[in-house]
Amino acid sequence: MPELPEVETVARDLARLVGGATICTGRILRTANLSTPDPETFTRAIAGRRIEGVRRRAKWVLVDLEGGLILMVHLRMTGQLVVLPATSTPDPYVRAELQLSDQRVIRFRDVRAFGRLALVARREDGSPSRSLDPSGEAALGDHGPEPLEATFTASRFASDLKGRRGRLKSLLLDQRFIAGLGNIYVDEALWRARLHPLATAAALRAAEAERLHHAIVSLLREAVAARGSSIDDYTGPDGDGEMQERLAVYQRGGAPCMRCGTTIRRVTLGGRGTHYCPRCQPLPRGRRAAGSVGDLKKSSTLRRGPRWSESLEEGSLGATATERAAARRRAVRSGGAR
DNA sequence: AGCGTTACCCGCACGC
DNA sequence: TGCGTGCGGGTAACGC
Repeated sequence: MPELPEVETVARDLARLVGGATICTGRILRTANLSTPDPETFTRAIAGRRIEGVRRRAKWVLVDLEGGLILMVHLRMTGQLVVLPATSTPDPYVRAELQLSDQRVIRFRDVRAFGRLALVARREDGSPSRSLDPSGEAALGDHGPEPLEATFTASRFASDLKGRRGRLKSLLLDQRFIAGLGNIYVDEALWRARLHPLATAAALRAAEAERLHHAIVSLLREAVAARGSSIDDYTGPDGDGEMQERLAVYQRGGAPCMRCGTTIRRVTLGGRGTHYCPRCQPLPRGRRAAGSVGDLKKSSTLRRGPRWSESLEEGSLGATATERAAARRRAVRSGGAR
């Protein structure tokens, strides 16, 4: 699943591979994957444009085109951008194609077709507009800070956390709170910081917020350096990443914790598979913003009883089908490498 | 308003 | 063998 490190890898690979190339023609093979504009306008607008560069914002690949346009690509689950000779045969999962003037082609391939393309104007500040109108609203204006930028400081992060009452897992997945994290790196960051996925954001101590900040930044830096994690259907345009070998909890339900040996637990939170070490990442019960009995009675969440408690107590601790499949793939890979 | 939850989109692999 | 289901990113819609 492409998250920040994988998208960063794709953007860097593409910048090197097709930076400076010129698009002759573009065509959309599955119109549902194109958010905006309509396919005819897209085809007309993209033809003949030189690719000035490729960058990343949140989980979006931004292809800067001459004449103030940006081709936005979101890979979602299974999207890939591949650069091939124009003579190569496309498979049924190619959703869009850009013919280059140098006899190559950029293919957007997406098995599950969740990915999205958009051709928009570049605003004055370089950010993508929501439409071909450069004075339009910013497309990604509601996104949170980029965790690898200098402006994402520990103190800013700590004060952002203070203002939120939600749980860490759902908050870190929220692109408006912090950009670029997804299910894999949220679970990994929480394990590194030794924080429970259900810990209340606002209740974190200063040292815990700092630990989480450091975990996020160091994890993402490491993952970018390793070219991301090649998991399931995802692989970079220029080859596999290595980060999947270094994931501590993701898809390791039922396996021993790399720090303490306790069995990694897998639960479902907010519809997401969540992996954590019950010993290294204890849930701080009783440490809430307000502790009096009166306050507890007023809390509707507590009255109803939080749904996650059942899933946590009940278990479902074993490996899922996906995890068993992943374990098999890892075994095959390491066996083959030897 | 903020938070949690669910449905949606889709194809595949798993498992009954 | 065949069919139902879970998986998951982001968004939207919903209820509280």
